[in-house]
Amino acid sequence: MDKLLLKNQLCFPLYLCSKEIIRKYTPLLNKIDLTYTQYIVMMYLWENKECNVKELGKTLLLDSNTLTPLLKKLESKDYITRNKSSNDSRNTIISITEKGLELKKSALAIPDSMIKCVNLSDEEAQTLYKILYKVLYNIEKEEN
Amino acid sequence: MDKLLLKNQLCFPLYLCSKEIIRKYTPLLNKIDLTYTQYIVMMYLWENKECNVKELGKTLLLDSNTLTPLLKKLESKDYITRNKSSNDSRNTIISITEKGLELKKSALAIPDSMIKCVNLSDEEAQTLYKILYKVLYNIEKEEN
DNA sequence: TTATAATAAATCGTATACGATATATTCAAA
DNA sequence: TTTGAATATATCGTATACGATTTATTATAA
Repeated sequence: MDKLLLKNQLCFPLYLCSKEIIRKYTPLLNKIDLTYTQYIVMMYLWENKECNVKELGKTLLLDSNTLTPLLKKLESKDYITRNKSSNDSRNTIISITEKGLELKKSALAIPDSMIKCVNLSDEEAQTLYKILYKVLYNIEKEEN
Repeated sequence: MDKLLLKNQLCFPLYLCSKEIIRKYTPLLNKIDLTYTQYIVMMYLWENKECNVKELGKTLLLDSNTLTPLLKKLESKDYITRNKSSNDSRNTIISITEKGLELKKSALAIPDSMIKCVNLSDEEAQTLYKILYKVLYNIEKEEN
């Protein structure tokens, strides 16, 4: 068996799925002037209200090289503020604004839209969810 | 239940998994001077030897805006050639070179490395594979 | 046959994504 | 206390990724 055939790869459909689902999000997110990555940042902030770049990056598995420009963009849209911490001025405190909180109302219909689009049974969705987090756990726990 | 919590998203772990697995590929692919996307292009060509940009893009779900610069890079590494078709000069024919074919030998160990890293049982891997392709089918079949 | 539509790549602009490095600040040890 | 290590962001360079447009070529219909 040729292990280098595309059809024998597990990462390839993962890569395609991620890309294509995000593509499906795009028209929905365009309506509220967000990209997919901006959307997951906003989801984090709808839940946490305030954080620094490090904390955010730990959840999204992104570093400041990606987050800083993205956060500046969200700041320019008045969805967040960025301020140096007075306790430790190495930290940049990201806070959600009133406008950012309001935005959640416009996003409420998005999850159902996407669930419908992915069109898996509850059981399949559950199984997928579990396996994906297992993979993440397995990958991240590895020493380098 | 708040559907806009990150932990209630299915796309989020998909996005993370794709990203993190590709991150794990990076050191392995660095050794053979390929990026992940270049790697899947080479996999396609190890199997098909020759194609045009459209055919390649149909499999990888990428358009010429992404593929053209990437293929020029692979051409500069002498892994492929790019030539206008004599039948229909709208088509750019991508052909794998001898050096590109040789590269496969250096890539043979990569799949096992990655399987070990992902560390799923055969059954889980099978299940994941099936559900991912089901999602892809469901997403792509939708009218717009 | 000629104007128009369709097709295939390429180009352009914007937004991630990430390794590597730089900068600023705080911590910690001698 | 001062100097070097550690930490948190930011910056830089390169590589996707993709919507929109442009260019070149081929197909098609009047």
